[in-house]
Amino acid sequence: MGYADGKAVALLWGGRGAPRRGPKPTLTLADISAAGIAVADAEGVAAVTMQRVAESLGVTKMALYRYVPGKSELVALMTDAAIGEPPELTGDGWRPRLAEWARRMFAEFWRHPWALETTIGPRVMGPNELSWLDAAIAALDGTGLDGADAMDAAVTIVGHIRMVAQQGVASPADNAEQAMDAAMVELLRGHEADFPALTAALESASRSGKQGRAFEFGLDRILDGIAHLVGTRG
Amino acid sequence: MGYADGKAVALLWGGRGAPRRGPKPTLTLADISAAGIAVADAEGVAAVTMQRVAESLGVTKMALYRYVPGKSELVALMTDAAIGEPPELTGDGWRPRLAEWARRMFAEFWRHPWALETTIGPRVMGPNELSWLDAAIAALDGTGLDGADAMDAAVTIVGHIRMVAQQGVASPADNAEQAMDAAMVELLRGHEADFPALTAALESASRSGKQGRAFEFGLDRILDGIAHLVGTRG
DNA sequence: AAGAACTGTGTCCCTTGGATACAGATTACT
DNA sequence: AGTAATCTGTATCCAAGGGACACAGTTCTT
Repeated sequence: MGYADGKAVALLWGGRGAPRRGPKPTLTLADISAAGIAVADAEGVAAVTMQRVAESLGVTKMALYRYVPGKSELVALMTDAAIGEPPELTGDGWRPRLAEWARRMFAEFWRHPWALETTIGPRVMGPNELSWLDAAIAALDGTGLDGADAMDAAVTIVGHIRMVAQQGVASPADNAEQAMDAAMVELLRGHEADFPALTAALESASRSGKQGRAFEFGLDRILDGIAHLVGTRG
Repeated sequence: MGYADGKAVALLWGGRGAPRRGPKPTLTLADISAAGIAVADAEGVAAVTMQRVAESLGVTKMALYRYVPGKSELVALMTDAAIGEPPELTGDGWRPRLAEWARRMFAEFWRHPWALETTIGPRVMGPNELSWLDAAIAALDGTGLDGADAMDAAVTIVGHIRMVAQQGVASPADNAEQAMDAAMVELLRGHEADFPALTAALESASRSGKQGRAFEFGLDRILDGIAHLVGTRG
């Protein structure tokens, strides 16, 4: 693996190129990818096996290997397809645009939580993933930040998006943070003395049903920090 | 799985409780965990199999099941042990303390990159992981931030730490960011028109060998943002 | 002394990713 | 048109990994 896996790059960036002889393929990469995404959305990425995906397409396991060199490439394909293309940003000014970008990206990870697992570690990035990054950098045009600053700012925001998306996974979508707090309180029972600050924080943090608080909180902090930098650079 | 897996909780939080009869166990949970960590550090978490860990301990695979109910619990154990206990923070004031905390935590993830994979998704948190969280919250004592604010601030910082740690994995440790940039430039070759902002940013971002720039950049932004909030709350 | 409880092990089974070989379909070339 | 090249889907086989289960040996309790 690593940043440059030839087969993965070819598949993600070049497709397969229609064959010139032989029978018509019954499937397309898009079909296979969509089938894999459906399985992953429903049962997690661990449930995505060649067998399972093949069944849901009505072919045998080995048929998939005519389209995809191996499972890791299939997962890479699924991941880029699931992330999708970045949206047009409509806000006025860098801050609303970047905020919108962040909320959209968060929504994607929320919809496909398994993508958090498949985008960790060194990997080949697909066109969609790079397009999202490009869109974030573009939103910072005209702020006076240089290329490295813009890249690092985008990376910081993505980190926050991913972190918050993780927390909510596998909780009823409307009270993820409360569920997490409750689980912590449960764990702390009997060990309160060992975690005094955390215990106190959890007691005072009776989050009043405000969904997405953690996300907006961190996003505001980061954007405030970027605004501060933009002010000094300007 | 989920936040409350009884067996995992018992193992992580209660240990095994010495048996009162029968032969002395040859191993301890700490031995097993350490062996697993050694394998994961050297060859990644994918190389951690029951077989492999057992071999490095000089026992058979099935012997491990006397200590650990299954592989997932072993990985949870390894993870909490690898993270270790949080350090004493020596800085003066919340900001230097939180910055030190962040750098220490980053160092742990850097040392055990596989822990990024094993701490994703819903899981049972171990005592060490909660201790780190407790330490971050404690660093924010006296800032006027309430419990929920402090928790969310900590979460935001952890997100950044994890994101940057991810990028550098599997690159020669002294130029991780440059390696990533180079890989992107390679991917963009021939598609520059589709990613104009990103292309421009990469061109201008001749990061002058400054290791860890991305980490310190984002950390500064987030801390600036928190400082801004502390100012308004105070 | 004797039974209870615990440890380490050998054997077996199921699932998964993947290699290989093969039969039928389709197209290009003569 | 006829044939050869090429492509598709499939059946069969293998190795690795997680885990269940039964068994023999060991040590503590009564």
